[in-house]
Amino acid sequence: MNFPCEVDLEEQCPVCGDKVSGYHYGVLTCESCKGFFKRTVQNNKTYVCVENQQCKIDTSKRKRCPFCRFQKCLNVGMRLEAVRADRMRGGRNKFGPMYKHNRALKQQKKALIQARRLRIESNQKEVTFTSNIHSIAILHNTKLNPNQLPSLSLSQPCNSPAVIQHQITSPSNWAMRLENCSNSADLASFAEAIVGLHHTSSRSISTQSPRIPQLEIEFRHCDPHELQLQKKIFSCLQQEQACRHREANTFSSVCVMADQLLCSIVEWARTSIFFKELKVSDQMRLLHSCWSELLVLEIISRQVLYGIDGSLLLITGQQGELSYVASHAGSALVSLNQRGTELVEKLRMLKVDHQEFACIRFLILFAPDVKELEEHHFVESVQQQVEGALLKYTLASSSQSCNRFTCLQLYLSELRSLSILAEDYLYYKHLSGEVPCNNLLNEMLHAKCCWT
DNA sequence: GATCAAGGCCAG
DNA sequence: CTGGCCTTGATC
Repeated sequence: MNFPCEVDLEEQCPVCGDKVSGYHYGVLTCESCKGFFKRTVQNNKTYVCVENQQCKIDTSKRKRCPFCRFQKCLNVGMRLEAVRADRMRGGRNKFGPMYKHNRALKQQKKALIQARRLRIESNQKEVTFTSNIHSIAILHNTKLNPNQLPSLSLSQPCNSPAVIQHQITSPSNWAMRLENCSNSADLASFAEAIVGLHHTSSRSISTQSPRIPQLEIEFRHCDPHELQLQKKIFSCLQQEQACRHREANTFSSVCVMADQLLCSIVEWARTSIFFKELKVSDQMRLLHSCWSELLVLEIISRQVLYGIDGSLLLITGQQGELSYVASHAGSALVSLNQRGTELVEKLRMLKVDHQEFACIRFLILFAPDVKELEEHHFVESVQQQVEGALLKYTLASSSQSCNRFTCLQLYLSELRSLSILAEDYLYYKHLSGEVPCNNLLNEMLHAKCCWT
């Protein structure tokens, strides 16, 4: 499904498609859906769908099924907690900064699309963008180029991992560091800095130290980024469960978690060293190509570093029985589960550490074989540098070093094929309408049919 | 003072 | 019950 360039998607209410009147309860919606949502929450209304709870909601049909309309309101992200219990009028709520941030993103996106259009008009070569303008718009709902909008960098707290990462080293001395990495300590610090956003806590865990999973879990619990993500996921899960009064849907909960994980991955990427130097178009191409690999890596690395045999450690810190997953899943999921478990075991045997996972993350992100990269050479050189650093690191830190690097490469290709399986599975679910709308996961899957 | 996202009002 | 318009008030 492609959208013509002329259509301004942002002006359409995500619930019914009517004209947007502003941010209401966390989402840009029309006046009528705002009112509907408010009345429903304030008056504690419960609706019943006379159909199969999948009614289409648009301007002409939105009055027909309030159940599905409210359902859609929740699905697109309208917040129950934004409706005030005390009915106090005026003022701002806690979402104020988020609205501001989103508005900045929106403006940036518009500017980007406009710039793209101009370039397309002047250069007919860029056919990809004319046909995929929707995908670009989608990605920019959650991803941004910090270089283009100075105000955005201000919205990051000064103690945010991204800022800390920037303080560790600047791009100018980075290349030099890579060249001069001559001992394991240097390499460790290199990899540690690469770890950046995702694992600030890893700085406190030495690679040489004995593995004490429980303690490491505790470390992660103390990680502000991890805590923030967990809190956000819990709130999304609660919201998701609130709209499913009767039965808990495990798959939608998994989607919520995957989506939030994906958001954090995109956030990590866009503030990462090297990646932030890239043109936005290349950033998008790379992310569109590797999001599922990064997602699978994130899940796998969590199991390797903190998980327990036979159970699945979720981002929320909860453990799930793998045998339960196996017995309740379809054949596609069983195979994924099986292969994932095998890969986790192999990586555990190899005792892959944080630094190595961080390098692998970069190797996945900087894939020079992605089509139509404008800065192909830069991407290639980053990949080579990271590969070189990983090789040196494995040589310096391990006695069984000869095979270690080769093993890691081998497991990386296994991870790649696993991610293709996972992506196909999710894509199938997406086509059958089971992936909740209006989240990044859904949009990535949607973009799959536009970009590939 | 301007902005804008809350709640309120009321004709349809 | 709906939805367009109005009032309110914290924040910038």
